[in-house]
Amino acid sequence: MHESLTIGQLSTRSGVAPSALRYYERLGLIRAERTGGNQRRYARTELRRVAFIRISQQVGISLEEIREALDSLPASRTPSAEDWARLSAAWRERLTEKIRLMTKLRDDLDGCIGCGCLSLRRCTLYNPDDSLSGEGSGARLMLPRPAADPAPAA
Amino acid sequence: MHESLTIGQLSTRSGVAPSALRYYERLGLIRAERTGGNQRRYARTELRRVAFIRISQQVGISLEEIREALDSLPASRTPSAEDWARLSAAWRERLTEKIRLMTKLRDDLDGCIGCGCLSLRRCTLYNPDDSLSGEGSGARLMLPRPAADPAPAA
DNA sequence: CTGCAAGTTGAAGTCCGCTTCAACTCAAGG
DNA sequence: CCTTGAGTTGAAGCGGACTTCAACTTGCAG
Repeated sequence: MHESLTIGQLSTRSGVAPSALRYYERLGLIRAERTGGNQRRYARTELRRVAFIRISQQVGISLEEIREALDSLPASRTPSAEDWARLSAAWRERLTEKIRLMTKLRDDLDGCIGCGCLSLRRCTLYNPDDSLSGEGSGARLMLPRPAADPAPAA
Repeated sequence: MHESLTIGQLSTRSGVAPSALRYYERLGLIRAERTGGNQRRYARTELRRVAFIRISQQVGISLEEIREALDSLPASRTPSAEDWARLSAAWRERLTEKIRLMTKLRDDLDGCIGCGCLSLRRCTLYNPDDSLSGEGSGARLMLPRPAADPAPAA
């Protein structure tokens, strides 16, 4: 158990379910060698990739974007500390921006809902576009124009 | 167009698609009267409910939880500023907690990924349970125990 | 060599928050 | 009255991130 890890081992060590690891592989986020009997064997470096994936998810980044980021790592050599640092630097900015928006939301919450005005449009709170919305999944919070529904409104 | 709003009007004024409004109604988040011809007519107070819903979503609260919160509003009278303030107070705490976690994540990102260590378990970053995860949609980030898959690991 | 845990696959299911569609009906101006 | 835009319904679809299942195969300890 030195050279490589089974999927169970990687799962245990990363805290990520085997099914999720297979899913990540399908999406091209991680890679595995195969044994003669077709079982996955992970290089230890995959542990770091998995860590990066989970942390990125906490930042609110989609797997697709994470994949793009990972794709930018050097293919030829094992990624260095600098490589990882470069990736996380970008995340850091997003995180900072997110924190900024949430802080604004909290402050507005005091002034705006707190007072009971809740007047939407006028209120900085009600601002679908700048969104803390990396979060929401399938649903786009609001389309540029609400070209939805048979008959939206005047 | 004084007493009540059509769904199109509510949509325009709230910025929420009619289909979403109908969806909210199905979930019991908002209510509407009906005309003789079975069309929805919204009281103006529903505007505030919709505002509250959207803002709550930005805080990262699920529609189900938002429904519970709205259910706690007085049914007999029109909710007062204090009623809304009470609800938003709870959100405020969650928002603050979230900001705290994200800030921690950002700081750790510098020290932990930044240096290239990324050592998972040891790292405060890698902490599925305290989660900034109100965000993620359908997917539970990690079950208490990963009792998933035919054979998870030892 | 046996027995059983761990691993394999593809297909289908789940959850959330909506959107889209088809097939109507309603409401209001010309 | 007729047209047209706005509204109605239930059912189905979507996107993202997985999980679950059934039906097998591997790998290793005893």
